[in-house]
Amino acid sequence: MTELDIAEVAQRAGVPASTLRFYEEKGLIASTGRRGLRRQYDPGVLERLALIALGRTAGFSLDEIALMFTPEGEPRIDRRMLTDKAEELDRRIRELGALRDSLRHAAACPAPRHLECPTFRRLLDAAASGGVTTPRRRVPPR
Amino acid sequence: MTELDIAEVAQRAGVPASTLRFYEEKGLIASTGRRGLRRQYDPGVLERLALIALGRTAGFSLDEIALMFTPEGEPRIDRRMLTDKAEELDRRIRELGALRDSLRHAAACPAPRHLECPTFRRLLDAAASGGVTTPRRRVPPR
DNA sequence: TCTTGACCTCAAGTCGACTTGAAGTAGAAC
DNA sequence: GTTCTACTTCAAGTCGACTTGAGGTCAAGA
Repeated sequence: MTELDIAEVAQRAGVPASTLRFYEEKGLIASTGRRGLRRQYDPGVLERLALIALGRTAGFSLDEIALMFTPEGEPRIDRRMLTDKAEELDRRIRELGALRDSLRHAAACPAPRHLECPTFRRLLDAAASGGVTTPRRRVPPR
Repeated sequence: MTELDIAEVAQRAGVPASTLRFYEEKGLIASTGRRGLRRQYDPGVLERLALIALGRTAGFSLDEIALMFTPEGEPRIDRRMLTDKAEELDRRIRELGALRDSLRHAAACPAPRHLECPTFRRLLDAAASGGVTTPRRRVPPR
């Protein structure tokens, strides 16, 4: 018996069972059957969940992730999509880096009030003019 | 007459008027008065809005940002909070960097299927084991 | 056989940051 | 004086990813 019970999948994947049901409803994963009421899963679901988790941290939505699987369940990852996302990450990384540097500067800045610190003001102007972007979408806390 | 009409503030700050009202309701900004029904603002509100935008891109919630102003409206930025956030950004940057590299690798990877690519598998394992973190909170699209 | 407890379904709720819609109002142009 | 229109208020809706709650079911252990 190589099938996994939902509780075991939940435990091994580190997500609540409710999330597994939710993913199934969304078509992201599938159970192989039931034992009584309980969903049973093929161990391969763990890999799939890992793929989903990966996609999420890369900033893909669940709907986008759903498109990364063929109807047969094989991952179908568009290389173009990956490079696009890599570039997006690059931009975000540069932004965050600049922001981090400025935060550190502001923290160490000797100016009595932040508004008098030129570095801080530059940051502010950048933020005001949209030079710093807000991310598209975020994941709620676990 | 140095006061700005809400429409002008909205235009100059690049946010809809509804956002200004919302921020006012949250106590993040204040109007100096009304002309008829219309809110009038001190030009200083633009700086304040920039500060808010900055805080948002750094990942602070509106509630956290509200705490960054004294009841008198002066920015009161805790230097400790800034360094903490800088460190948080640092961690996130490192994660995203690793993710970006892996995405690029996967995109260029000659393995016929991603699941057969060792780099991709390593990424997957990291994601599965929670080695890659999901951000706390995200900002919806504009 | 009976009880237990972990699962089940389905609808509704949550969270953050806003947006949208209906119904009203006032300054300004005509 | 009338109309236009951009504002006003307040409640409700939206979006994504789940979680929660009520009421039900069933395999396994005592």
